[in-house]
Amino acid sequence: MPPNYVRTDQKLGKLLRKTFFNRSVHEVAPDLIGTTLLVDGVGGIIVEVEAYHHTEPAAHSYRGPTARNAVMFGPAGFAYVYRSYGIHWCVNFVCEKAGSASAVLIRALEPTHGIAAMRRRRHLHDERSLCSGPGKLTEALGITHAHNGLALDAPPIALYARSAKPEVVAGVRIGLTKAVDLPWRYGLKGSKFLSKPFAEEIVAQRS
DNA sequence: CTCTTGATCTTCT
DNA sequence: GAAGATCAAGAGC
Repeated sequence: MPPNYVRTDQKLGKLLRKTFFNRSVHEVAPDLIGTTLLVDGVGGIIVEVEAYHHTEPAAHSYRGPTARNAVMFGPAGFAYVYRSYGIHWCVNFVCEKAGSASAVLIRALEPTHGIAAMRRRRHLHDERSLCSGPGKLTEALGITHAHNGLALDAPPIALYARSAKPEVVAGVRIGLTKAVDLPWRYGLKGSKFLSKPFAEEIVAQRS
């Protein structure tokens, strides 16, 4: 049994299997809010995601397969990791049947496991900033190109079901210049660990 | 608090 | 040659 994989932490639910992802990306994306993602035992609760589908121009798969996006065109339940702006890594979970080329970008986590390791990797102390963005959370969890194509239900990756259905809010996706009006960003309502607040929650923001 | 900019890899024009 | 599913630091208010 690999170290850090099976844990006795009572907060963790059942491991999600690949079949969880074998349905519409628009069902999977909000259902990921509240699940727990760990890589080698380090990670936290997913609080923000975005859905991408090959039929809209903001998706990497829109113009067909390339060396970079090949994993997106494969079966559901695998990690698609790409280089962002030449510097960062971003991780997606591939959904739907092979060839659909749809995926969910993981944008923010609430840190719960291995916080000391995350602080070392991020050179930061503030918990709210450890995983509050797609490039931040990959650095905190140690995700790189080496994780591209890995299964989501086998070490070093583990994804745990949520215990209760959370309140999920939606909005437009962040940082795009194409398909900017599609409301395919989902977040945990009221979370302090988002990359940016949702419009519905502006009144809830504090100092 | 907001706005601007540099860093620097992959893909596309 | 330009743009991009980003981030952090610095300037200005």
